[in-house]
Amino acid sequence: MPVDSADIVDAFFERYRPKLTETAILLLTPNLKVLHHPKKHELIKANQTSGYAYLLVKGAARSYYLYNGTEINSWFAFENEMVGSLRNYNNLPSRETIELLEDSTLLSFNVNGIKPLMAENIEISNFINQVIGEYCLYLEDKLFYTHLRSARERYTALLAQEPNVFKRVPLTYIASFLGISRETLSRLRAK
Amino acid sequence: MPVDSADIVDAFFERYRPKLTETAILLLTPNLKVLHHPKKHELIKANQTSGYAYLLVKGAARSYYLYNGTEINSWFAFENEMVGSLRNYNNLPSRETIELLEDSTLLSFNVNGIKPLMAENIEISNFINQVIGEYCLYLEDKLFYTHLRSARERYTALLAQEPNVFKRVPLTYIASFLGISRETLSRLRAK
DNA sequence: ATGATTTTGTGACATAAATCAAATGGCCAA
DNA sequence: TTGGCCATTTGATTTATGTCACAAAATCAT
Repeated sequence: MPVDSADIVDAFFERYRPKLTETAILLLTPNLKVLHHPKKHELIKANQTSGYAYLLVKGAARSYYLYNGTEINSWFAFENEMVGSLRNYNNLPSRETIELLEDSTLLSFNVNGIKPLMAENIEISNFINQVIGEYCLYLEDKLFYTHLRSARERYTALLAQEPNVFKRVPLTYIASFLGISRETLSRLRAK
Repeated sequence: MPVDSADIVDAFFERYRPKLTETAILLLTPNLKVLHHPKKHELIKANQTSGYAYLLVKGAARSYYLYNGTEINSWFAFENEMVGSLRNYNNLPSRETIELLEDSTLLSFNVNGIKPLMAENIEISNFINQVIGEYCLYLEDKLFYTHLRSARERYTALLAQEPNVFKRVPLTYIASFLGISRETLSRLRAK
């Protein structure tokens, strides 16, 4: 294990304001665990209710669901991103499967252990709500930049804003994420 | 004023758990105001940062933005729905204009007054986070039921899930909400 | 390495939906 | 009531993107 578990926790929490104090860290720690999983491992499965969320420390993941027998990818995530199912968090079954695209290091959050802490520790509450709030803004952006835009516009926007995706994710997955066929993506790339 | 301000507040807060206690209500009250505005009034304007969110007590509203000179409608809201700009809440300018579709009665929330209360009163914090959390689930649903679906599928889904929209919103607005042209919507309706 | 499987690219064709162009219908104001 | 302005419908045509079929390239397992 090249990276110390505590370092991983610290690095992530730095991003969140107000910074979590020792008290909050102490409460959270028993609910955190550093994990390693190989490519293709499924963190969360469609139609199930998982009690965990994850921070991607190293690696990549995708979220997909089946529609008319084909996989539709809804997002991709990389280092320092939180992955999980918002529906799971709200005690609903996930619609999507979250699968690792590379061998990955993860920090797992035991949601069932952490949720009760929100009532007694305002920092933890703020932390979780900030994660959800950021996700909410991301969803708004995604709708805004997708709605009524052509295949080419969506493609060039993704290329500009998230070039990593094209380096680390198979084109087949990117196509359904963009809402286009594999062939169309291939032609757009050919320019 | 046919409806008492306190009744309006109570009725809305009932929806949220844990129910707000007297303490929370007392803190919130100075930041609430019942308003009446005519059709076409703009609650929030594009590219500005408003300090208010609203509960639609009676009436209807739409949110739209300009794209290539034409209005794109992003949502419609009716009785008992919260309207506002998530971007405003995060101190970013709104991308959208929120306009009343009918003469309406509103309960306004002074966000700048309420936000500081979140630190001192956990109920208020939970209340706001629940509103955001529900909006987040709504956005996920909207993406899920829109992505890679045909014009007809999106149309029939809206008709099934929100028939009110077709009774109270002009078809021109509904078309851009569905991501299709007015002509196509007309043809879909003609069956 | 070698062949096998999967991923990506290319061409021909089909089709959903946009666009352009009127025509019709509703609604509001004077 | 009348005219005028939107909103909606209908028709003809165009266009972007999907589908099907296969070829080429890359990746994987043995």
